[in-house]
Amino acid sequence: MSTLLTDHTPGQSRYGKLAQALRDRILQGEWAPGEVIPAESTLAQNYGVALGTIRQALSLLVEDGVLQRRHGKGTFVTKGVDGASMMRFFRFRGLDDGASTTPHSHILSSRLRAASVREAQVFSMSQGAQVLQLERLRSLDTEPCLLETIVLPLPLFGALADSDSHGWDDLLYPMYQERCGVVIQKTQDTLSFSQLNATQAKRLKLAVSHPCVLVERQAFDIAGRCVELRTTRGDAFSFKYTAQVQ
Amino acid sequence: MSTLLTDHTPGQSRYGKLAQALRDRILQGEWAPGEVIPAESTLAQNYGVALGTIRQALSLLVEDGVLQRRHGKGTFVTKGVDGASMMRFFRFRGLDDGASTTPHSHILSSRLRAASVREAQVFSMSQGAQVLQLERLRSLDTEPCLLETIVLPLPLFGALADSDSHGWDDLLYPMYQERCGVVIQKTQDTLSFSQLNATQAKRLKLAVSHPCVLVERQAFDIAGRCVELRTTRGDAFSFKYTAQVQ
DNA sequence: GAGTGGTCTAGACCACGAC
DNA sequence: TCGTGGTCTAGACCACTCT
Repeated sequence: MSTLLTDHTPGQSRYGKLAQALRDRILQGEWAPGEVIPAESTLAQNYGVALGTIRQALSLLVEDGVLQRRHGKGTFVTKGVDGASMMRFFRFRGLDDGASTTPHSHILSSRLRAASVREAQVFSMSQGAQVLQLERLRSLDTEPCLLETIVLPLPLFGALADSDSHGWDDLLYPMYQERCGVVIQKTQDTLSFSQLNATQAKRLKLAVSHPCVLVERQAFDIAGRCVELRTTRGDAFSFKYTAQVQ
Repeated sequence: MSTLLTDHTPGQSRYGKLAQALRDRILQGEWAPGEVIPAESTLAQNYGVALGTIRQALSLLVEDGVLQRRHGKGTFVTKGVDGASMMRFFRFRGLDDGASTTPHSHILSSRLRAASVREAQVFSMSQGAQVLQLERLRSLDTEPCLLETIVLPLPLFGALADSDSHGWDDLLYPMYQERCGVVIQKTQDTLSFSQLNATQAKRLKLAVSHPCVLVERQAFDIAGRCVELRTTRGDAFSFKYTAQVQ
């Protein structure tokens, strides 16, 4: 069951190695997202370590967002982020802090094309491999607010390429999980400032050259691979973001 | 020495109460910023608890940024943030990621006035109490890049009101500590977009109505009190910020 | 070598959640 | 009532830092 307790730290603590072993088992799909893993006492017995040691290992994975503890119930594999977090960057009329409504999603276009050099790199694909590119408009109460370009690596998201986008959900990440088995675990957003070109302005019902925020996102699955590139544009004057330092 | 081990958890764990007790002793100034606190084993003996318990208490304060552990040396009271972090929002010519230069600081004006209602609230002052308001221009290589308005509650920062701003440092936070005994421990920044008015544009050598990023900062001391309000404006096209989700 | 924080053990009991 | 994670103990030994 174990093969873990090699003589002595080859460069890591025991709980560090345990964490890696458990992470591997999760990545392998031994427990699906949302499922419980065995109790701490069980794991401690199986691996032949003290309870405190297994708890430290689990704490690492909890910090990492892979696991969640629930007192009295058990330790669960994270279900992934829902993607609604894009809204935290924007505040729209009648949408005061706290009240977060999911905007309606409308797919404008969907097409296959060859990956660019950069895309092949971040997706770890061979040069010239195919990607699926989506254009998407998100609206609140019929008012367009966000314009997105989404790029997905192809073998993985093949189910979406063959599917009719009219039946798609307003949130993509839960759909990635259902249809493609891809769990989004982390995202990294880079914010900058730009101006809308003619096409973008028309879609968002704003003037050409209107100031916009540019959110460039990389989304990663539970194994840490980048599986989505997304560019979002929205009215700069609806933008608000809060950050803490230390 | 203790008086901590009351019969039973009145609403908190033992390590939670220990953390609060230690936090109070730090706030009281028993150990200055940058100083070591007693060893874990010593604290455990003094409070009459096990080593693991005191370690949990210390971990809370470490997470909170009040303490820092250094293996083999001891546990130290945090010295506070240096304030140079404002630059992480902006990228200027010749300033690639990583290379962080502190811009030169020039105080444009300094005056006393009555606190606004909001200022009195966030500073926990009585209505009509005095504040010190600074206008400040920050430049890289003689090129103006950031324009700041800084508001400080008055009894606390009296030493700055009486001082000649020509001798001030480029970084204010270390100066707050030296001259006023105020350690900045946390900051919270809110980002949004705006446009420069005539005065602001002139100072930054940009056109009127030029798009700008607005950074509204609240800075807190080690006791968690807000002790500075700062508004910073900079060229929107020089803005770049990265954020992680989960 | 002496002192510090970091890891690990093997137990005990408590608080929460579901049945 | 039972199983879960959360707290706490009293030890042991390891790894880092300074002198």
